[in-house]
Amino acid sequence: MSLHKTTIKDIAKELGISVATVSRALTGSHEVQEETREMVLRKAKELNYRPNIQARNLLKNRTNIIGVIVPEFVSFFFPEIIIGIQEVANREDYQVLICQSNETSDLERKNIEMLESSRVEGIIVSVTKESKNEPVFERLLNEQMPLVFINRVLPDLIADKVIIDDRKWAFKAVEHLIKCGYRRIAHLGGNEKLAVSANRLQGYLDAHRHYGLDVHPNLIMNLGVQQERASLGVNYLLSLKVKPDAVFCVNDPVAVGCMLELKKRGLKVPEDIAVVGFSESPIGRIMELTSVSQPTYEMGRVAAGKLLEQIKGNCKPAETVVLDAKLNIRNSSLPVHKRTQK
Amino acid sequence: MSLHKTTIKDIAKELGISVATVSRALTGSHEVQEETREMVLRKAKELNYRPNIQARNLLKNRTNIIGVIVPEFVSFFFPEIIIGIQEVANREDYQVLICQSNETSDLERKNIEMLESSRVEGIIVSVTKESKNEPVFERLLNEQMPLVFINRVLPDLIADKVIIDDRKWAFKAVEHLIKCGYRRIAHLGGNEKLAVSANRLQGYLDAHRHYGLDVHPNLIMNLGVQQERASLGVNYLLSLKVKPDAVFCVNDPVAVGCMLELKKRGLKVPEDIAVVGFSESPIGRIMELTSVSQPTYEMGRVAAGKLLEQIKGNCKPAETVVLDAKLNIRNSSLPVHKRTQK
DNA sequence: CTGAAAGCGCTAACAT
DNA sequence: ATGTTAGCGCTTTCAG
Repeated sequence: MSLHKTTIKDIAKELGISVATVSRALTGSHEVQEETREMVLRKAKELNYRPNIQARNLLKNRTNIIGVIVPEFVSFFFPEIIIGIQEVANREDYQVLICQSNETSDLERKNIEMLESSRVEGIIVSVTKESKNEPVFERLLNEQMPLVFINRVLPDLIADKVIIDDRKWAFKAVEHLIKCGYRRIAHLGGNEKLAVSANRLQGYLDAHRHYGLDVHPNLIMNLGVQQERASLGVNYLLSLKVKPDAVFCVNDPVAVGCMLELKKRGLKVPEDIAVVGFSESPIGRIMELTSVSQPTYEMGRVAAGKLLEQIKGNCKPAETVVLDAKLNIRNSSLPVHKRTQK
Repeated sequence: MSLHKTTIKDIAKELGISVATVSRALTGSHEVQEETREMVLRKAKELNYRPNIQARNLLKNRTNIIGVIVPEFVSFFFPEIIIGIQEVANREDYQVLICQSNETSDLERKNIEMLESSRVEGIIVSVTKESKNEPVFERLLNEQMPLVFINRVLPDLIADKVIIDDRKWAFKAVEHLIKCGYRRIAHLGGNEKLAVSANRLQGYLDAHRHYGLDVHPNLIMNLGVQQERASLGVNYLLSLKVKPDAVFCVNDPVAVGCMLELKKRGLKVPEDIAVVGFSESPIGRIMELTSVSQPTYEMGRVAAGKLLEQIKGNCKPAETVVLDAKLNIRNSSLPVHKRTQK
């Protein structure tokens, strides 16, 4: 497989000049004669020369690669974030090495080590639901590895973070349900260790407190962030003496699972029970699920921007960027008067 | 940002031995004393040494990176393929550089050049709907760049390909509709230049021919592969004097768009009109859309396997691997007797 | 304006 | 078993 790739040496030899001159011509240095440059460029094209970036990087001690670790990328959410990251990174000639941790801290740690060995210049990460690698990230920070957390962050670490205010938007979502007239609002929460889950639960509690509603602990369940987990929760909630009239879910997949299970049980959304999700998904939109939409692309762009700043050595103190979100009200949650009309 | 990273030189100096010995100890060579090795390993850990893969690669003229170019990765389909690829690649210590061409041949070409500059050892690609880069891929093949096409291929190129038999499975999908009693079956096709689209159209025609049904050219539209394009087609089809009683769509997004538009127009699926998709999607499953499922993960794994073979220099002649698929019948297409019961 | 030479971090002959 | 040296492809002094 070792068809020889053209190097500057080849060009130099063919042209009878030195490699230094070839290098200068190729990199657009001004200290080279116009004729020479054209000659070199022509020959380079003729031999289909491609610079060996590895060699250049070895010399400059850089790689022009940043790493990204996300829990998964089969759902729309992280892919959109990644696209935002790539947009900014590519514009600055950086490549993006994408890893998925598959929601396990173990694989996450291995990904980190792999990225370190690959000498990436920085890492953007959305931590796993297990969130067990705090010491590893602490080490990275100590070693001055440029690092930005996105969406799923570790609250105790002092580092750049790009998030939305989950607590506030969960509050708004639940507030919306309360204003629609729902009074027994259940919560299908995510993983307790995950900051986003904890914050959304806090927002749920805030709204209850703010509007003087009792919190019923048996209406709160932390089952995880996957669609399949929802049916368990629904089954339990429907087995209660006093059933909830609404469910606020930690994210759209769980909300979708919730709606499907309710439908299977013959219950109507929102007449019998309202459902609200979080983070928006195409499926949710199609199912007319009320949800909070996050600016995914923008989050990616901002995170990449901050990372590149760090890489360039603009050593600002760690900062948390809180982006705006939006509550999109759809048919899965309607005020009483509209519900009956439906 | 230039906190000094430990090199073998540092270790050698600290220990008062030569870099060669350090290298040998680190790479697990047998020609080094056990004591020395332990000493080196201890010191390496102490200094938190990470091998500089770039340097090693420069020497060995490899990168341990393969490139992947897909049209997009916001839908489930390509991400699943990529996961399959990563599984195999990572197992063999290869990293995967993921690019998206955004369905434009121009960006696709730039991605290719970038991957070449990054000295990837091989490329797996699913071409854009424009499919204009045949000459570029031809060059890559001439230059012996290991290359595997997946899902979307260029029929005229002699190269490794991993696909399903789109024509056959489109036939099966349409056959299913015919056996259900549908007689005026429309086709919302994709891009004519795309082999998968052309093949699915052929399968559609095959089925008509095989079952002696007339083909009505005005029931066939090539609108593209995106969900949004479907409403155009539906509008047109419903404007016909004799309306179709079923629609076979080039893929699930279009089929989903089709179902949504039909619903908006107050038409029932499958009673008024049946819909069948292709390639399966989570949304399609939730909407109970009949569809052909492709073995995405497996396609990725097989493609990666073939690429690594090429990289290792096992120069077999180019081969097209045709994987099996499956027609999943759901409620969007039902035989006459079941439809009325519903 | 151009060439010679050093060196990025590492490995692999070739010596010892 | 260990050290010395050359060199992967490139950029960048330093000389001319």
